[in-house]
Amino acid sequence: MSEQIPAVDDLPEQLRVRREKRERMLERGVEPYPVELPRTHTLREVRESHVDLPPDTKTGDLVGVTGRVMFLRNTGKLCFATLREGDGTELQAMLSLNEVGEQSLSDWKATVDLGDHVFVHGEVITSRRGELSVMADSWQMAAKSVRPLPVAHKDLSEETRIRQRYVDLILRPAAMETVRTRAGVVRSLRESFHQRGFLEVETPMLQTLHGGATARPFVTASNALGIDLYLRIAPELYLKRCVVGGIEKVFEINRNFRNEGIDSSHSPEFAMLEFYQAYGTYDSMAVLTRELVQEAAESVFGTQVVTLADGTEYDLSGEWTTLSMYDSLSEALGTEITPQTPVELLRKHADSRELETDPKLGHGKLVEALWEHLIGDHLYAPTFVRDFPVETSPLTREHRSRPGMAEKWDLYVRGFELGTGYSELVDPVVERQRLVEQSRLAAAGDVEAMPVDEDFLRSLEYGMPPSGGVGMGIDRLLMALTGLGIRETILFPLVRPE
RNA sequence: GGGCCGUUAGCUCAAUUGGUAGAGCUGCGGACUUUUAAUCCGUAGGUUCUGGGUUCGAGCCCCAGGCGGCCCA
Repeated sequence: MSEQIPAVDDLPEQLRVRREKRERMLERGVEPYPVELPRTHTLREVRESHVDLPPDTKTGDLVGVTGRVMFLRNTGKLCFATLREGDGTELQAMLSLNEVGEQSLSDWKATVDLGDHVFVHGEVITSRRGELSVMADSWQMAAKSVRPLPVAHKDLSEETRIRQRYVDLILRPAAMETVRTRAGVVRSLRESFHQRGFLEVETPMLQTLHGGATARPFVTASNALGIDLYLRIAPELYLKRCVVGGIEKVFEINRNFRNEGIDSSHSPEFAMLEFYQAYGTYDSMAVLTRELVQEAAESVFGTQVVTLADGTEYDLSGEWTTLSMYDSLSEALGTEITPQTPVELLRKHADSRELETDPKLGHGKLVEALWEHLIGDHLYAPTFVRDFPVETSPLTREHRSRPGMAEKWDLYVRGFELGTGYSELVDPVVERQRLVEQSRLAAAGDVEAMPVDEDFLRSLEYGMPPSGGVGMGIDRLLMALTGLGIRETILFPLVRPE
């Protein structure tokens, strides 16, 4: 009947055998991939409606259930299979010679492999050992698997888990749990915003200028317009246009793209939350940020003391610590550091602490490097680090009382940067000066510096109310709440092609 | 970008000093009507990541490359 394609002969035995089983089903007129099955209950529904039955019970309840075969225990005249459905619920199916007859039982043994989706119709019973089961009166293939599942008793290699996440999800309940946790966190964020009267918007991912952050963009091109386009590195400049337009409480949860290194805490595409509030300041935004994180933890785990992947507990409750960057750096160095401290002196401090620095670094980047080395890397409890050098914060308002500092904070959680908040710079004249300075850096070869966005400046010229703004990485929020690496929190992280 | 480690059966991993490439699970054949990673008997399965080199002989040594991981910048 059906000709096998020649390549089948070259397949490893286990793949070949399963393909042949599929072929044999077709030859017998049995559909290996039926379009519809008479399912009456999910496995979960069967479990929930039959709790605490004693062993060897017959309920008289007839059900049709489906599931992926996770374990098979075939004896001569009685077969057991553990079925699992997507939410992780398992239910045992039993096939007895007495109930299904010789042909059906031998078909089962000859065609069903681990990993197949099957449909089983029969009575809900418990086995002699008390296992809740469906005693089949008939069964049917729901979808034949022609590729063997990796063994369930050994961990998959990390690479295979990431490259073939679908297999990871099938085999490892924790992988599925991470997906659920992430969905719960994002949902909680949206609910927190909606409760506070924020509007969710979607701003361009394809931009004619990249701005809103210092990062190297991905470049693409529009055939229709005949121009280069950038995948956005941040939504910031568009969200500020929203505030100018009168959307006074606005947020966006969407993807950013940065053409930079890939490691355990950086992914080239990552989900970002940004939110802006007219008449907010970096103080009020810090409170809101803390509440968002705490509400997410509460919503997903029912507690603000979360349990991380390594089993340790992490306390997100209550008020969080606040540090001043310059003050804490001064304390760590034992001498006062201010925005006026000369670059040469900062470099001396770096040298004396065995911190290698690029000789091209200016005051702002040196202060940040020193601070990260001496303090940031050791922060564990949730901490707002405030008042950054103004020169490295081109979109931030200068501090109202401490010249040379910006009203900006970084939120550190478990030693990494979770988010950043600002009292936004809304003076169009100062903003123009800052962007011109940035574009000068860009022209001088700084691939991370921003170009001048004239339309953005024009919007500011119409008048943007005093505002607070925050950016927070969703992937990093997941890392903070779960203790997982970034490649576990992203379902399909970018990997080099096989 | 640099250094180190890894890459072997469908999966997870062994392989002594350079001397016939193995195990468990999985698969296949058989037994078994209450199993729970079922058990028992039998059996199959390999481009040792790729290409070159040294050697009588290479999974192992050398060179180049791919992919992955860790550390450093």
